[in-house]
Amino acid sequence: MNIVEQTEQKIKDEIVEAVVKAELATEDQIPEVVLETPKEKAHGDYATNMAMQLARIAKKAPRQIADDIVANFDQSKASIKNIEIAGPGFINFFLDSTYLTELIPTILKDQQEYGKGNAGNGEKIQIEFVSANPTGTLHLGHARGAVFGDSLANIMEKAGYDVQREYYINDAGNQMNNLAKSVEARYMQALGQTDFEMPEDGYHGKDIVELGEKMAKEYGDKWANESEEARVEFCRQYGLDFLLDRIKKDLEDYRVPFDEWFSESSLYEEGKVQQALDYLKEQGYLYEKDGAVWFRTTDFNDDKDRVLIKKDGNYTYLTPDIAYHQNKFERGFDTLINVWGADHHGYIPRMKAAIEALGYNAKQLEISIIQMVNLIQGGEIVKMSKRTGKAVTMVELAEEVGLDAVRYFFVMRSNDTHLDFDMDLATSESNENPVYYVQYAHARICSMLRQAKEKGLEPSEDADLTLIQSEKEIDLLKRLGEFPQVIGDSAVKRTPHRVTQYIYDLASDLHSFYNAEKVINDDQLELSKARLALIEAVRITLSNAMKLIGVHAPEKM
RNA sequence: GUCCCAGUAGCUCAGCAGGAUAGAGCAACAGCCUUCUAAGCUGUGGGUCGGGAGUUCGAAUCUCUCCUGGGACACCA
Repeated sequence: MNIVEQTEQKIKDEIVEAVVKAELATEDQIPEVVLETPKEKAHGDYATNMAMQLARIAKKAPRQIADDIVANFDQSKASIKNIEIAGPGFINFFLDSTYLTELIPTILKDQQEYGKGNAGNGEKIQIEFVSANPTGTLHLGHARGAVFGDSLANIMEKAGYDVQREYYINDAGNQMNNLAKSVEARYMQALGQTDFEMPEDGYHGKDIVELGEKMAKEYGDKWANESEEARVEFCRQYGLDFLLDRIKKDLEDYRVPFDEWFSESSLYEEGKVQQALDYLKEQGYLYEKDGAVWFRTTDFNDDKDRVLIKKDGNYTYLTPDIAYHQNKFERGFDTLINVWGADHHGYIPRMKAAIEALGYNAKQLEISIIQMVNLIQGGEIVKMSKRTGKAVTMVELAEEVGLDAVRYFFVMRSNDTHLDFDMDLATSESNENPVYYVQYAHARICSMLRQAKEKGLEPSEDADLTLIQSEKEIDLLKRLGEFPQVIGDSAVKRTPHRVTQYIYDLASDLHSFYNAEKVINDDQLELSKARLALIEAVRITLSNAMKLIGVHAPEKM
């Protein structure tokens, strides 16, 4: 806990103490203490609504209760300067802010570690995200999910969760047959058999055409002369290898690493799918109807039952997915987070039903839904890529606006609102662009530090930090102190955009401070040293926060 | 028809395990560079929190209902 968290804890403890001493309620009657930072500075540094919450229990008017609490409150415990009662019964605490300067040595010492917390308490979490079928190139929609999942993983790790990042490779099932046939067709076409037909549900994208041409160049007509079966089989592997490699590369370029690339076909090889089916059957959740095998998901709040084995004997896509999730739990995760596109939300009830049928709690599977992205250029929605006429790819987007902007914009907004991605804004080098705004704050600090160094000044915790006391400085310190709690909150609520918002706020405080106070001042050497330590603490915090969302913190702009 | 997400300032969005006068950016208007990067700062104006009802000391936040926009509703993945 940093000094801010400690102080808040002390105040909370004291409130409970005071309530008990005033005989307003017994300790186990007291609701959880809510200590908030009021929007209005006139309402103090902290406020609690305890008096209102106790009105019913103590059977007294809130303002009377507030009086009793304050009368029994030991002000000497925290750095409290003054306590006021206001409004319907709020108790407002005014603190002597000098204690906040203790944050500076803490941050300078912690460096990259600053912000770490234990909200997650070591809970084992798996985040599965992107997991696009290896039948093509990653597109715009995948990009938001990739950035969301990666940022969330970073934040949860920082908040004390034990996080594993996983990509599920759908390398079995019908879509792979389609891919194999599509590659085959494009290969044969590349060899001159222009009338070789694409499968009905084939992948008509330009990427598969290129893939066929590449194969023709590498192998000539070798596979044209093999049996169809052998040729299709080769095409399947060739296509999969190529497309998966490209997916991996695209994600790497987006600064999105994975711990595990989990293959669907490995579930079949290890008999996991059959085992899952056997298990469900033993539990009595399966039945036959119309020649198919059904799973009674309606026992678990789904609107209708689902087919697991089709009339033709093939599995539906739900079947290996059940085995997959069973396998995830067998690997020891407490909670699974799946990041899905909005078009899959209808799939949630049946997946949760499966989790329960497998003997786990539906709450152990969380689904984060990523809403649609609209690209906006020149005030209009960009429907298709100019280059290919197809959906805009992940790579194209990053080439167009820069990766920092892409990452920032994707975690700037809540994942469950539709996102209008304004490409003109993302590329504009002006104060309208929030990416530049926050990066500029970091570069500005670095610039000051460079100039100080030329004068022989380095940030150090040995500076006289009691000189830090102007309003803008205190605002900065308060903001720095919030950081671990922002991370904890963002992690617990699975809302990475809160961190982005924090970054913006901290940058804003820094710019405001910069314009109000001079850091390097030859006439006030001691103050300069103290402020250098302060801005170094800001730099460290900014840099740590930006790293969580995968945006670079430049030293110069 | 059923389900999910959204509806908050002119625009894009925060806030939604109930709290004080609903916030930020952009746009508009008025200022700030002999001073560490003006990619910055300061100030002003701007709101029936989609409509209605309910729960209570108190609702943008919880419940119900209706309206609007988007998406999903396969023995496809």
